[in-house]
Amino acid sequence: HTDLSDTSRPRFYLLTMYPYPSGDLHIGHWYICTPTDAIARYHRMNGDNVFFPIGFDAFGLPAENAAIKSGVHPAAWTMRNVQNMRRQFRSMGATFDWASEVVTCQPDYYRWNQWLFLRLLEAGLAYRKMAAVDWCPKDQVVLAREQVEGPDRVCWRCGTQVIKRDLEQWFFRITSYADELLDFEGIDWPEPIRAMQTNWIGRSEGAEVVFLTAPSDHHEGGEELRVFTTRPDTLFGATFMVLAPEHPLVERVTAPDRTADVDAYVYETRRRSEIERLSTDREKTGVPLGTDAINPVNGERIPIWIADYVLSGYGTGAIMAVPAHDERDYEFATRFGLPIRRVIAPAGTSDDEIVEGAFIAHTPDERVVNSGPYSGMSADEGFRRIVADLESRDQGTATVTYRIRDWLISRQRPWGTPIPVVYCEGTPSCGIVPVPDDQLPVLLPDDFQYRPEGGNPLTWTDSFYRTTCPRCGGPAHRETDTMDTFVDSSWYWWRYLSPQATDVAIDTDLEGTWTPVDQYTGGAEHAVMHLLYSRFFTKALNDLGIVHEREPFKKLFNQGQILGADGERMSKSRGNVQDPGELVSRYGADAVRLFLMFMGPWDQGGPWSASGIEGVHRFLRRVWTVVLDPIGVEGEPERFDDVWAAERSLLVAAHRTLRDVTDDHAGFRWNTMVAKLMELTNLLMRYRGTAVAGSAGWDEATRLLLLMLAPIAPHVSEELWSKRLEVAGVMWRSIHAEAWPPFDPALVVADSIELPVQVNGKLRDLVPMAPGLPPDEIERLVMARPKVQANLDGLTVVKVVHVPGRLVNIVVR
RNA sequence: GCCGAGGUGGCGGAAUAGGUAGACGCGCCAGGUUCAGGACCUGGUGGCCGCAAGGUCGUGUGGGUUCAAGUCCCUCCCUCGGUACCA
Repeated sequence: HTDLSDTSRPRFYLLTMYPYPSGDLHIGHWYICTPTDAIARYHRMNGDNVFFPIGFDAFGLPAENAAIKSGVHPAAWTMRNVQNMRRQFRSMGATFDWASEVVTCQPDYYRWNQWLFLRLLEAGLAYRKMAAVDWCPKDQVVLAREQVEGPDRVCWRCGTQVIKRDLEQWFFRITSYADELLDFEGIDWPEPIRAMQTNWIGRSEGAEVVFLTAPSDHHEGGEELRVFTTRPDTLFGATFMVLAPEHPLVERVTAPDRTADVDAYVYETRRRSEIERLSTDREKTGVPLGTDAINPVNGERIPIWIADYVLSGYGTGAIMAVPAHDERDYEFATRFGLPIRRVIAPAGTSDDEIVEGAFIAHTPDERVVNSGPYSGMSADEGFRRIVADLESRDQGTATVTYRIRDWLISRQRPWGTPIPVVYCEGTPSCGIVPVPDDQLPVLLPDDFQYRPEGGNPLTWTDSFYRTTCPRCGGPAHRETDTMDTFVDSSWYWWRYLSPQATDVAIDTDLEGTWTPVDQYTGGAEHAVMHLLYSRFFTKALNDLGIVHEREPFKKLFNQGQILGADGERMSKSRGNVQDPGELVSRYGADAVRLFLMFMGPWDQGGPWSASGIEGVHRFLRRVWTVVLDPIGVEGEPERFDDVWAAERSLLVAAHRTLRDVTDDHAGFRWNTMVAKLMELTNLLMRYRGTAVAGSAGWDEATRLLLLMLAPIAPHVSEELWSKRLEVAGVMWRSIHAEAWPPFDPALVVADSIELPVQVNGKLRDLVPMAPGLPPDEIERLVMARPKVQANLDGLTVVKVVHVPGRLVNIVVR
């Protein structure tokens, strides 16, 4: 158990993503946790006060599905799994700080979700609105945009295709932080995650341009039609406009003789909006409204169309179409015979060259053409001047648009944190009333019943649903939506610091000294969910004065994913889940740990195959042998002419290994670390049974070997360390209380080297010599070699390249 | 399409301030040990030619830079992850 108040040592907060209590640990949990445990152990050996907590992300749908199937309450199912997994976790030999555990489905945790929700609500960062939201028909739950995956737009949990529904829902205003979330200054995160978050936020710089509808027989004109464009420099190339079919202006400006067609198209769009509309390779469709718009830069009248390739949810839901310089507009114009006007010309082309396809490249030497006073400018200058002129005439503004949407947190499920508001039914009604802090937590009922037809049991569980208005005391009912479980995981690392605190969500003092988290480890699958939400929460809670920092995790490492033997993601339904239990009982926890580390780079993962585990198992047995039985009984001991030299070479090898292993810890390069320890063990094995085996050098090498193994193979190293102490007659002390040893710099420098010699870049000889000789001496030694001479025979030496300590290359002709 | 990661023996993978390609392990082959099997130990193991010494080719493709390229530059191909008509 970590003493969080200890200020005498450097603090190190090591966090690994807490698991969902699905029932059993699988090999993937080991792949995340055991190397992370090695990090913890290594830091402890280096004198750090390490805080390495664990907990359970305990709300969520699997518990409900189990409950519906078996009739067990989700809480009972979940807590039983938690118990089981706690037990299984212990078999890893991971040094988790169990005293700091949090289980998010317990009232003493979710109470603070509610408290934080109320703070966000007060700050205007939580709000309720009617919106077209993604609905999973199978799970009967609304999904955040981030939880809808792939081109088919399926539910991230169950893979069912989602549909759109208009519902009143609670949101967190993550978009307020869009710009700051793009800034990764001061945190050391992997490039792929930063790229994914950056793409997800999707910042586009451009301008909103105000078009006006043109007057005609059926329409007096003058309606404002705002469009967003990233290319205001192409404004003169706009030959038509396109509105999303859902655009509010459609009804008002459609010509009477076009109404039938337009209504039919809008209806068609609604009907198929779920599937076909998403397909990018579908042929473009659309209909004209029979009304024109006026281009603010040149007064030109251009027709207004509606088409489903324009999305209502992005920008203003309307675009100016510039077919010469936008592929989609080009495709549309070609299909419907609309004019295409070139307004950007790449260098070396004439202004009116026949356009084939859309020219969209953005190069410094392209220029604006066919654009009145702006013709001849560079595209960049045209951009700036056109926007400036629009702004001066109130016809547009420079604008930034984002792809990211506010975080939809409402879930229509009973197994989550109740959103702490009530709906007053008094007359007059107080409306939506937040539950006062002193009435928290709003407890989940422990007696809710599912119905076969589905639906949220909280809506018919009167003990929960019926309440009184905290403001007027009149009749009221509770909000029955619960929070997305990603709310729980957006602040849990702070709660670990004081999981039992009853007066605060986050202990400010401990938060100030222990966070941000020094090192976070976990999978990359949460790149635009958990990892983005957590950054948002940190910034929001910082603005609310609840925490001191603006970034939650200083360093992030994403380990790869262990796939099933079939190369697919492990899942119960595929039947490819690997249970480590059998391997652990057969080979021991340390062999499983080392095998997972030895497989390859930690950030790579890969398909599971246990076929190589014999290798690390044999390795550990050889370690056992060299430590406990250095002399052996079998065979004739090999004789050494020079025991002293052999002993020294062993010492040199041990200290070089120590240097390299220390280095590998910094980059979590477990695979090469294990390989180097195997090499050292193989060398010890070679000297086993010889006079070297009893020497002080042997003793030092085996001592270092065990210390180097301690973080990664904690059980075997402890066992052998104990026996070693016993043999030496020294009082027992755990290897895990030992300090990480320093390597001896004098021992790692080579006292002789084999210098590679190339002739014309091809390796021809290895020349033994002392290191650091002067070049002319090296050349003399090299040229004296028969092999070198043979390769120079009859040729002229043009030059000799010396790379000190690396090689010599003789260039001949 | 765009963004990101990657392509090295039969397999997992080593090696990037350019400098001995294939560390380490699996598998396989041979030998030792064993009644036998297993386990363990020793040696071998990129392709081709060769008894060997040695030679030669070789890091997805094709070019380039360099005394020297898996590593740097350009072209193309493929695999995986993310995204998806975002204006």
